Amino acid sequence: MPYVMVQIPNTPALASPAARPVPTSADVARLAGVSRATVSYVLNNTSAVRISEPTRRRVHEAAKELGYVPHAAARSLRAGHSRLVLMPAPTIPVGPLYSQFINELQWALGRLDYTVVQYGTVGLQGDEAARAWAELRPVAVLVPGAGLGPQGVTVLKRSGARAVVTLGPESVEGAHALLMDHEAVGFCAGRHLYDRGRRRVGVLVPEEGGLEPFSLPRLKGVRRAFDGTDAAVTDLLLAYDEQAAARLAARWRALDLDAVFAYNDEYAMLLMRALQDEGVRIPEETAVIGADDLVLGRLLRPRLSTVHIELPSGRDLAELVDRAVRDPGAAPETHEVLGATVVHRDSS
Amino acid sequence: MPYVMVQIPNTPALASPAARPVPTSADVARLAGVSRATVSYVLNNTSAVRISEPTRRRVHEAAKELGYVPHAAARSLRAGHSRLVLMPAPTIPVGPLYSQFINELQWALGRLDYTVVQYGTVGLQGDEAARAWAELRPVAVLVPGAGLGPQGVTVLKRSGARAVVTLGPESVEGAHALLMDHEAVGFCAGRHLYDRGRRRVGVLVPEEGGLEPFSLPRLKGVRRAFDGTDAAVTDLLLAYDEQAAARLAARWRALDLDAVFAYNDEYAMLLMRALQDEGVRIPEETAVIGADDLVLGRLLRPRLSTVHIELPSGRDLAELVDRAVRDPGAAPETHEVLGATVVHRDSS
DNA sequence: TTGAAAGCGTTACCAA
DNA sequence: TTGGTAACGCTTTCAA
Repeated sequence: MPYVMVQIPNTPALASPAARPVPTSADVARLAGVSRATVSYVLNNTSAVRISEPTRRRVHEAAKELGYVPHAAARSLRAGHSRLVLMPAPTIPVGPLYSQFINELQWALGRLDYTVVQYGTVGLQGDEAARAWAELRPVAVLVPGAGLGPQGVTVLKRSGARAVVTLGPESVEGAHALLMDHEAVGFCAGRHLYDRGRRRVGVLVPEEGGLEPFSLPRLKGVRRAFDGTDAAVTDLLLAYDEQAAARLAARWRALDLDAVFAYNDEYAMLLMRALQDEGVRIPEETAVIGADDLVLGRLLRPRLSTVHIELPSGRDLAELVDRAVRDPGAAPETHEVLGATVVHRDSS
Repeated sequence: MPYVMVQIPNTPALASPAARPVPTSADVARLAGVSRATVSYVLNNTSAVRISEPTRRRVHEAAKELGYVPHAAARSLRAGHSRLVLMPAPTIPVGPLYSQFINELQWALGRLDYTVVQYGTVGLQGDEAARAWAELRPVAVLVPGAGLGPQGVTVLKRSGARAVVTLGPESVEGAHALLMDHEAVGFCAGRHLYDRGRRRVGVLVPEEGGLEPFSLPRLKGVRRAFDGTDAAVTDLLLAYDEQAAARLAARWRALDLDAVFAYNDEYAMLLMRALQDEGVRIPEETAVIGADDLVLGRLLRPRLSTVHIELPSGRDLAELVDRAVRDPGAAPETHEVLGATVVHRDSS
């Protein structure tokens, strides 16, 4: 049932301010009886120039009375640069881990006096997106995922970005890179299963679009963990949906697997429930391990083994950005920042 | 263990472009051998003026060769307005429901040729935040939650915002409002529990900060559902944490409750597990109902009853914004947009 | 201590 | 069909 907006009767339009023009610093100057330069000095309290206290007060009062707010575009146009840090807004629902990382990052960059903005990049592809971002002339651009190519980096730098940082699987020519190697997650899990004697391993791969940047490396990591052993790895497509899980569980015994890496804890929970409903004993018949170390994993029975993922601290990234902005000539840094460790509980 | 960035040796700095200045339309004009006006005409393909095909080509080639990207600030300064829609970035991890809503909204606004930007409002409070947003001179501002007061609306409108829309519990003078009344969620749940004969009802309230805008109305809604009845409502603070849940469960029988509304499905799962570990039978001894209708609720045993929440469609909101931008004089619209319906499963 | 003026990158009007 | 020019709002240098 599509939801329909229901309008609620409202108080009639209160005196619409008849499109009063937006106050400028010139208006403030006029009202305060000073020049625009003085206004600028006062409002930015420029230390190089001393303005008398009464004048300062008059300016502040005028500004407040008019509701004056400086115009960021004009300011940065004049200054020739801005303190805007741009990152594309995530297009997929993002877990608590990443949310917290973004938050920390925004906070840390805010402390360094940058303004962080997440750009709603909708249908834009690769370089087209880079061009759209470049129009805002951000001083730095942070790009999660693999969407940005060397071309995009060039566009951004040409248009004045002093730092371009990718957060993803591989580094891009000319950009700083925070390597978040999700292969390590799969590898970890695979190694763990191998160590516990499992040899016929399934890997869940979400059917949901947009998750490939995570799911495929994780799968590859598991494969790598079993390379050159006598074990077999099978990938299993699964939609995040009860029935799909039930169908998979129904043919589980035919698959003859003794372990499964479930992409993440949520898919693990989905699968575990379906398997248990099917009477598959966990971990005896099939070991299950998830990833992301969500609280929910601890609540399952058996308690879910998982791969704990450690993202870099937002503060560290903020500092990297600041360093890069201050010295744009420096060689791009590449950091390996994804920590993956197995948390062994009862499901494996 | 704080995570430490490990630097990986990198290829030496490739010829740093020695801070080549950012190309402007004047550079393009020079290279193409035309005037800046012509460049503008060509690149915006202004229909009012006909430019010869060879000239167009020369301009396009010059632009591409220089990697020219127009300067949004200069453009909007000149134009006197922008198509920027600003919303504060969420500061708490946000569920799949809201993520999808935001995404849809961005997509729909993108189709209407707006640029959506989520502003990383960190430590800024109320009107201070509004002023920071106003500096960007957005054409519209969308504010979830209750952070914006009438003052803030005034600031934004004074600085040229043609539409201010709040998405929250109550409407604000001068702004359009999408009322998302979380009381309805609690009310629904309470009514359901009452109908099923429960009279001693607990309401979980998350201890985690930042959730109050949701948790308190939900609590209030439950209270309202039981107003004037013989039932009693008890609020229970709970941190999202296994031990906290265990402690609460340990004193559960002493609390003598026959039902609980668990704020949302995640807290419900947390509590349910703790209660079950304590031997409390669900739903016989205590009925449990969550909210948000997450997939995970269907996976619990007993299956979790929940309140399904329906947010407005992103398209509808995008259209509201567009309407408001086109006719800023119109009376603010108020829409009741949160649909709440009980999904009765086995836990209640 | 304050004011006048230039200039940032664009676009739109008016002339050529 | 094309080019000169002014103006958007702000900061900053220079001069008074």
